[in-house]
Amino acid sequence: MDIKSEPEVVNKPQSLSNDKPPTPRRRLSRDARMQEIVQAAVELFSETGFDGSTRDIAQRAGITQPLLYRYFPSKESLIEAVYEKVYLDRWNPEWDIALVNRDLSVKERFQRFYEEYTLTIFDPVWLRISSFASLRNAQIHDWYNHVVQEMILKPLVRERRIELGGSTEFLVSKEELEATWLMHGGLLEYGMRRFILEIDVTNDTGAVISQALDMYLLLTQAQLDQRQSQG
Amino acid sequence: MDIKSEPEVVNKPQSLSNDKPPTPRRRLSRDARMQEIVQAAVELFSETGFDGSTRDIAQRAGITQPLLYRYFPSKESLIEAVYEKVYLDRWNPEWDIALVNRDLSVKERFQRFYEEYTLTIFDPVWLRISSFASLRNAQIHDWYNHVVQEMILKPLVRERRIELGGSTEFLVSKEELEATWLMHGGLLEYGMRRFILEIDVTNDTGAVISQALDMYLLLTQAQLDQRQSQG
DNA sequence: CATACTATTTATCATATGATAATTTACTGG
DNA sequence: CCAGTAAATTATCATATGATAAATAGTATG
Repeated sequence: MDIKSEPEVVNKPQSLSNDKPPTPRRRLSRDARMQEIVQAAVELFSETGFDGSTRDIAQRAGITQPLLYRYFPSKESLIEAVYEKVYLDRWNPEWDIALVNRDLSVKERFQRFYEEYTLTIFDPVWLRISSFASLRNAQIHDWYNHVVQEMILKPLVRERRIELGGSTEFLVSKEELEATWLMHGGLLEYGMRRFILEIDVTNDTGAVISQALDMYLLLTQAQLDQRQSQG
Repeated sequence: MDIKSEPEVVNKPQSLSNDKPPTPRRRLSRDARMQEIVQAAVELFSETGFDGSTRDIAQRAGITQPLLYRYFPSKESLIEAVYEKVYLDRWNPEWDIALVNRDLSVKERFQRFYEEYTLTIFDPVWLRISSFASLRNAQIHDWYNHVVQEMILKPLVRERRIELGGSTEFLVSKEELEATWLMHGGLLEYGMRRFILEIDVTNDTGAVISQALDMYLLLTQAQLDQRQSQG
């Protein structure tokens, strides 16, 4: 990289005017600089995975590479910051209430929810970073799956049970969850096909959500019918 | 790595007997050595992604790193070989016939198929390598998705149409495929949760497949009913 | 305006990594 | 059994990469 940086240094004195230097050393507050670095890291890592180099991150952030180490003691700690930036604050607290608002049918409630939720996660940066994180055995991804299960899928199971006139038992079994995971996972895969693999799929997200929900609702209805006919 | 290999060399003369030397320079045929290297690369890459080093691959293969370059001109060409090893030969030609054998119901046919098929792909090595490959924009993954669509999903759409007494039209629309992709993607995500994230999910693969298929079959039935009631 | 503080850069290290050239050693055919 | 061929190793390069120490330069305060 000496070969790469040297010509630039040689070039600098040759510049005719000094009123427009390439980067006049912007001096930012600790917090602002930190956020710029994390943002640059998010973008690089989402493209290359977490093997993206600190030098590339620094370049994107418009700073030199050693400065990065004044804000993060190691690359791994920067990765932690990236995890937080990407995973946190993706949940709208209003959803908690909306999902159990029985003025609407389960279909309508979860249709609206998933249409908003997919606006958040059907994003190349999120999809790629979370894929890389899961392949790295990042525990944050386990935590995230837990959140999905507790905040979305278990409520779905419970609300559907109530809608079908079944038990109001709070506990949700692993078996009951499986069907919701199939639906949720199918949607995630749709997002991957569309935004990562860039396959030519339907771009009517609402229609896909509707189908996914219908599949789940029909299955639970059919399972109930079967149980009742068998006594 | 000099530090790592040197003690071994020093150790060799000290060994009391020469009938079990650490690695007496096995001399293999071009083909056999090539396969050992690819196998080692598959294993390493499935753990670390394609950034795994050629030195680590060589170590796993029990050879020195430069030897690798007598078989593959570059790391990228080794990666290509890994793609082939992992993606190819996963398809049992008998499946082509089994999927359109109308002696069995669509449910039974595809239940049997997916139970065999998941034996092939629900494998940490395959799941991880294919995830890494898709994040690398490897065109082989696009090709693989195409194969899935042509060999599994389009037949499923056609066979289901026939079973429901609908048209025997050969062409399958993007919209019709969406539902099968939701089901297939849900199953893939189940495999990921179980074998990559190592989440405590049902290990009754057959039951999960059955649920996924039921969801699809119920949806297509419901969609047909809806069309007929609307005229 | 001088001074202190700290954000930022320059210079540098140790190691890792893909790749190549030269040397050595195992097997095989005559 | 010996020589030639090719498999395998040793030595080495150039560059990339995470990380640190010292020097430099904005900015705010007295």
